[in-house]
Amino acid sequence: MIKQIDVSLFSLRHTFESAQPLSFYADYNENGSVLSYAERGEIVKITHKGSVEKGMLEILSRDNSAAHDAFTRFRLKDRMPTIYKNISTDEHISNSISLYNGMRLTMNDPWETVLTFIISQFNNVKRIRLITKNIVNKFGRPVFGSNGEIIGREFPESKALLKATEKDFMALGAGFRSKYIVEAAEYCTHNIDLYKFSGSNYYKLKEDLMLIKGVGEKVADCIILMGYGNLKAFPIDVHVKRTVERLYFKGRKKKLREIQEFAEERWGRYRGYAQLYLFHNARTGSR
DNA sequence: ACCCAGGCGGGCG
DNA sequence: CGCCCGCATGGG
Repeated sequence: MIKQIDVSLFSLRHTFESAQPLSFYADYNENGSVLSYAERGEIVKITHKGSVEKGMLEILSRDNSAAHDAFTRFRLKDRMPTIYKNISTDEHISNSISLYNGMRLTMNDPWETVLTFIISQFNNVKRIRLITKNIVNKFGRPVFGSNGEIIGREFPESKALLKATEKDFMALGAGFRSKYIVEAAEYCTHNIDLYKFSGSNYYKLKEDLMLIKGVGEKVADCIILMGYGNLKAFPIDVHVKRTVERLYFKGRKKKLREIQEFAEERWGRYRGYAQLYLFHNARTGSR
């Protein structure tokens, strides 16, 4: 069935290309208007029609839960005019917004976010995608087409990785992160329930997440932002750190703590969105 | 060949 | 604590 949702200030392409977890296992077509991913035993196909300012999302799937999921996943409830207004404190941000107008944060599965961002450390986006794809292909539940052929695989739950060893993940290209993956799968299956955590208590959640081996401050912030949807998280990676130091501190080195405080004061409760636009602009804009 | 990539854990002072 | 170092791997 096809479900339609009106969207404004939404860009499927920029959202996909912003390299959030969603993008690690989804595929999209050349002009960026069609996206598909495996979910709930089927392939969901999303088509974006119309303009960024005023358009429509068509969700093709077997039942209408996919439309509901897409609404959550693409954060369609977000009031972008308000958010843009709040984070447009200077021309650097507003330039990035006009370049990538309609780019949304995405709301992803917590475990998927834990795993992909463990893989992300000291790594580049291309290889993160490759490693993640290898893991999905090896451990993800297959989705079958009408002729019984495999047409995609879902992101594997932590339990599905328990049979694998560090060596297995090395073979999939995960490198030194392999031992973290093994331990995280174990820990998230047996010791904690990521789906019971509340995204609203930032400090408590961060503390809990950082007990996972391989999850430090930055990765925890990514999980809180893109896995739990708390816009107060402001992940500071090399790009964001350099950008903030260059733009707002005359190139002087600042401690992470200082940058956190700066972000909170400058962009307030929407600082997660500010981070997205800073990061994406720094990563793709000037290179 | 050399440098870097959405950092982190462990060890040391 | 705060700082520093090594770390798998592949692409530019």
